[in-house]
Amino acid sequence: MAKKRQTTLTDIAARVGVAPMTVSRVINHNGYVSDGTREKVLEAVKDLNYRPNGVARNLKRQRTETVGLVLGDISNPYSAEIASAVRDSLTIRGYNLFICISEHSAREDISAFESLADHNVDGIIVATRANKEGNERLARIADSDLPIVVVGRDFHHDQVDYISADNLSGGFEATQHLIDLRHKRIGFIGAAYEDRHTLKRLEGYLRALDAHDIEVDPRLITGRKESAWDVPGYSTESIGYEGMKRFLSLPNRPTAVFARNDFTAVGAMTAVKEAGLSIPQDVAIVGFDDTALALHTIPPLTTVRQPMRLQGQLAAEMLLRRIDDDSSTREERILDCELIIRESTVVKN
Amino acid sequence: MAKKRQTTLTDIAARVGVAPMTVSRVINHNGYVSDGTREKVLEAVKDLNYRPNGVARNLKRQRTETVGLVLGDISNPYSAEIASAVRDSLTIRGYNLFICISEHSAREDISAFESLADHNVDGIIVATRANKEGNERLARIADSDLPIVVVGRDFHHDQVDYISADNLSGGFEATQHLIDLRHKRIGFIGAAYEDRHTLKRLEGYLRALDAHDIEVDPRLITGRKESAWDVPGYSTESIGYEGMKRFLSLPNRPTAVFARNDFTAVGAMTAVKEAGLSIPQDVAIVGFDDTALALHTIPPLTTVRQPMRLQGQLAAEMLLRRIDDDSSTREERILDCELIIRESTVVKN
DNA sequence: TGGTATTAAGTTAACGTTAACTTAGATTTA
DNA sequence: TAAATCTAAGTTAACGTTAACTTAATACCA
Repeated sequence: MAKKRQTTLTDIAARVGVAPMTVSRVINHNGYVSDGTREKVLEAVKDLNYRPNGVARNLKRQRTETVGLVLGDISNPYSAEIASAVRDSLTIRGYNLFICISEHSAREDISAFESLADHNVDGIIVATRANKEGNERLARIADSDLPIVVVGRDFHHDQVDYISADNLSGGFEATQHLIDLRHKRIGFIGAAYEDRHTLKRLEGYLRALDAHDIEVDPRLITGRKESAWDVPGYSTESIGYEGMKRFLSLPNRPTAVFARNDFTAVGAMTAVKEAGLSIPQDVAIVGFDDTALALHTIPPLTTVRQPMRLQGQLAAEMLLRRIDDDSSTREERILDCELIIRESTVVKN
Repeated sequence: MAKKRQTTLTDIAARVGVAPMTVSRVINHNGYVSDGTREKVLEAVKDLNYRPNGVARNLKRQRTETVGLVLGDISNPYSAEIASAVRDSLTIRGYNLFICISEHSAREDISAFESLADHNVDGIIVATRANKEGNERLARIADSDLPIVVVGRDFHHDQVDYISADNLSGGFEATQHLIDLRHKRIGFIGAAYEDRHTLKRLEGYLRALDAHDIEVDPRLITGRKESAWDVPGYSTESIGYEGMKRFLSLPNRPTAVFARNDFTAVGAMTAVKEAGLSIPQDVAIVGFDDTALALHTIPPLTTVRQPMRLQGQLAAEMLLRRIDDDSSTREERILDCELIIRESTVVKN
C-alpha cells in the first residue's frame, strides 16, 4: 500500500555526509568534486539504488530535453517512419521522444497536446490529420510560445513550422499516369468527395481529371461509408476491398483506380482478382506511399513514393532549431513525391 | 532568444489579488471558492493564456498520472494493437500514455526505461524483445518499486507482472497443422536456430517436429543473415522473400513453410509465385498474427491469431492494479492463440 | 443567543533538484 | 611573499504547485 519513498539526492548526501549540492555535482559531472568524495557518493548511489528525479530536475532547469510527437494512428507505416526518423534525429541531440496517439479523434488529439504541454516538453511535433477543435487548441498552445512543428497537416500559425510531402502533385501524377495510359474512367478509393479540401491526394486526382477535361463521376469516389464526426482515419485493406466491389458492380465500371494508400490498393487488388479480372489489363491500380508491401503484391504495385524519413528528420531539425531560437520565422517545406511505375498499371514486356 | 516566461499560477493570483492557493482551487475544482472569485480567476486564466505546469504539480503530488509503454518497433501491427488497447484502458482511468520506441536496440531499450523512470511515470509497460542488458536495467528499476508489466517478453522478477500470448503452443499448432496435412519437410522463416530459446514460435515449431519424430534440418530454418549484436528485430516481407528463395534453391525443398509472422509469410508467397509454383499445392504457407493483410493475400493466409488487444488491455489493468496496490503478488497470464485455417494450406473445395 | 457547521479564503512549508553565490584552503604566479 | 587562481566544497533560494493547517466571517440549529 504505502509506496516506498524513492531515494533522493538528499538521502545520498546525508549518508555520505556531504551537502546535497556535492551529490548533484557528482551526478551531473560538473563543478569540482574530489576523487575520494566522488567515489563515496557513487558508492552510496549504487547502494541505495538512487535514480535522479527528473521531474524535480526539470522544474528547476525549466526544460525537459524531451519532445512530444502526436500521431493519429500508430498502425500506419507513415506514422512509423516519421516516428523512427524523428527519434533518430532527436537522439543524436540528446533529446527524448514521447509519442502520443490520438486514434484520429479530435478529443484525443487535444488531450495529447495538453498532456505533452503540461509535462513541459520542449516542443511538439504534430502529425495527425487536421480538425477544427484540434487546430484551435494547437493555436493556443503555439500562442504560449511552445515550439511546434506540424507534419502533413493543414495548419497555419506564425510560429509553427510546416512540413509535408507534396500529396497534391503526388495525387496529380498518379492520376496523370493513368490518363497517359488512356484510361478515362478512373476511380478513387479511400475518401469521400467532401474530403477534397483536406485530402490533397484526392484534390490532386480531381485536378488531373480536370486538366484533361474528364468529368468527375461522384460514384467513382468512395471511402468509408459513415463520415466520422471529427477526423477521417487511415484507409485500410477492407476499405479498398469494399470500395472496389462497389466499383465492379457499377454498370460502367472504372478501368483504373487510384487508391489513397498502398493498403487500400491491396484490398482493391483482392476484389479485382476475386472477380476473375486481371491487373492491369482489366483494372489498373495505383497506390500511394510505396510501403514494403508494394513490392510483394501480385503484380507489384505502381505507387507514389513520399519521403517519409526525410519528413521526420526535417521536422525534428526544424523543431530543434525553434527550441534553440524561438525568434525564428515560420518555415514551410513541401517535399517532392516520386511515381514508381510497376506492373499493376503497365504490363512488363 | 530569451524564451518568454510561461504564465504561472502566481501571476494569476497577483493579477486577481488572491492567494495562489485560491487559484489552485479554481483550477483543480476542489475546496471552497466563491462564484465571484472563481469567475475573476477564470477570466485571468483566459486572458493570460495560463496553462498549469504539470512538472511542478507532479513534483508536489508525487505522481504523474502517466504510464510509459516501451515498444521495440512501431511499424508492427502487434505493437500498434498493444499500444492502442493500452491507451484505451488507461484513458478510461484518466491516465496518459507516453510511448517510447527502442528500435530493437538494447541501448535504446535502456534509455527508454531510464527516461520514463526519470520522468516519474507511475508505471511502465514493456513490450520489447528480451535482451541481457535491458533485463538487468529493468530489474534495477523494478527493485526501486516502480510498477512494471512486461508483455510477450521473457523476464522474471518478483514484482513484475507478465502477460503473453502462448506463442509456444501457437507455433506448435501451426506446425502440427502442416504435419497433419502430411508435410514432412517444413521450413521456418524469420529467425535463426540460435533464437530457439528466446523465440517461442520457433520453439513450438521444433517441438512439433520432435513430437512427430521429424528430424530438424538446420537448412530449413532461416532468418536474417547477420545476427544483430543485441536484439533480433521484427521479421519483414524481404526476409520472407529471401528466405523462401533460399529454400527453393535447395535440392530437396520444403513443401510447407511456417513463417514467423504474416509479413514474412507474404514475402515468402511472393517468392513462391515468382518461381511459378502454386500455393498450397507446391508449397503450403502458415503465418502468425492474423493481421488485416492475411485476408487479402492470394490465396488467403492460414495463420495463428493471437489476442493482441486483450494483451494490451490486460497489461494496462495489471499495471493499474499494481499502481494502486504495490503489495500485490506477481501475476502471470498466458493467453491462448487460435489457428485460422485458410487457403494457403488447404485447397478450398 | 450561544455554539457548531459551513463557506471562503489565507499561510506555511515542502516536493527534489540545481543556479548562483560564498567560503576557505591549496597552489601557482609575478 | 603577497596576490591571483584553482579546487573543493557548503549555503541559500528558487523552480510552480499543492497538502495541511489556520483564520474569520457567515449560516444554521436547538
